[in-house]
Amino acid sequence: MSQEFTSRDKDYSKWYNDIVEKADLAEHSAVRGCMVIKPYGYSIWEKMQQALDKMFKDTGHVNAYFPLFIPKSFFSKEASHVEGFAKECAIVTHYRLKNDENGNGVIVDPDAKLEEELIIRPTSETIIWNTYKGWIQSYRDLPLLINQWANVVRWEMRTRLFLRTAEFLWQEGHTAHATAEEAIVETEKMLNVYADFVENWMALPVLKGVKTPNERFAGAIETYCIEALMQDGKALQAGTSHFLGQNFAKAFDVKFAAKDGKLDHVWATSWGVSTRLMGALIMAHSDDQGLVVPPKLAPLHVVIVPIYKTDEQLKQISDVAAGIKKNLEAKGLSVKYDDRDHLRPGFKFAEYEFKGVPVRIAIGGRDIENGTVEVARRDTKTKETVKQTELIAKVEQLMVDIQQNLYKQALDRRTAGTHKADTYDDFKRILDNKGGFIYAHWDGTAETEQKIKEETKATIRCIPLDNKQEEGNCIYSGKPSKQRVVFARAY
RNA sequence: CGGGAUGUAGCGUAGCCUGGUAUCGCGCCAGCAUGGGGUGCUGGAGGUCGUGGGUUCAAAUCCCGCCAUCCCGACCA
Repeated sequence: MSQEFTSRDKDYSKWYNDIVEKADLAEHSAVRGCMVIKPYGYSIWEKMQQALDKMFKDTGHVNAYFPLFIPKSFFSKEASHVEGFAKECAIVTHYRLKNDENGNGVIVDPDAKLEEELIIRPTSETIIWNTYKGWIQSYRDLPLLINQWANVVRWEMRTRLFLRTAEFLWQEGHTAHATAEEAIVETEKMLNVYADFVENWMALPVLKGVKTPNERFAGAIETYCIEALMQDGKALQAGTSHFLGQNFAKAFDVKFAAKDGKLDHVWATSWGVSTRLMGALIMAHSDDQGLVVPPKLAPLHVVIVPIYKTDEQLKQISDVAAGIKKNLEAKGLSVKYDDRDHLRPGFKFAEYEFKGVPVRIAIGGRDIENGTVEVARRDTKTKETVKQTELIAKVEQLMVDIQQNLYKQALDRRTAGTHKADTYDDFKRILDNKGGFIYAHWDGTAETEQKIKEETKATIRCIPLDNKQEEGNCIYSGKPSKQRVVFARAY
């Protein structure tokens, strides 16, 4: 396992892949475009799920589960929705295999063709709204606030572990409301939940905004998003929340009787985050020594490594370590004592560094004599000697400090990576130099947005929610503009 | 889905041009020493050469199909 990471400067893509692989997060599977999430990676995802799930419950949502398969006909009910997903659907056409008579192994039984093909969900709006039709009759049935944790499939041409895979894990919230205002409040509320999660748990600052019509979810009236900046200057959409208006209610004929007896279609939202957040987490904090995980999402908070020469010394150290482990665990921290005898301490140090464990405690013969331990933190890679009596409080404080420091570092990086451009030349120069978020005036037309995308590969990431109004001229067309929007090259 | 590259032990590779069943390193197993930043020595196990077909006395090597991965484009959470 003696291995070096490719540095970020040398090859950012390779650095990312190295971390995913060497930190044991995931690997490619035998199936094209699909990954195996390994236990260490999955335990980070589980932490994310737990935190998000609690936030959903705290805001009044409940979990349910809808089928993986969606009848093909459901898709054609909402025109723009079909159009958005048609090109990337996996389709089930048969339900049986049989042995080939010519001895070519198993083949699809041509007699077992489905009357109506089933689409493997790329998202669940259609099956859910078909179901909601039976659940909603009266304003008393509203709001309906449901979330599901599920896998979805989008047949991607080019995939990258966590960032874009053919199958991925996510949650999708689907809510129904009596009024447009209430649905918009819900859409914004869930956007704030996502922003809160990404900033406070993942320690990653995000921009909240709305998408341009071009970038909007297929079937939505308005798409809200959170956008984060990665270390290579590319943006990553970390979550979206959609105001769907009455589009799906109309498509699936979901009406409710108001107090006054009038029938109206209900108002909808949907919102989701996916295992893509793992990609964001990796690229947000990790360095050339490997993964860095914020304490709030770390599967393992502290590792204790003994340094010893004799069995007797090991026993003394193990006794001390057991006490420390017990006391740290009593504080809710997850702790591992690594007394594997065939590996040297230095090897273990490196191993836990590339897995991103926030704090390492080393205990040696000298420490036993002095009543101390050596404490090293992953984020700054600094070490200090701490008295055993002060250790528990010290480690608890470190968890807070590391979480904050990671956020601050990410925020500083984003600040340094955020620019303004007033001319198209400037705009292109910034993109080619360092990338990042670029605030620039835009004339509001899809044509300009498209041209800029074709010429520079930069897209409008969002129009920030609390955007400053400011007179200016579009960097591309020169036409008047009332505000700057955020451009970037994106994942 | 187009262009390019690659596929040999768990991983990384040599061999391929000029056919004769395979090289080296890491890892793994055993033992001894070592132990405050990726340990050393000794011995050992492990391979349908991605896959299917063809040429040949003989194929990792030559030819064709397929699959997968990586890079570059079009598409996208």
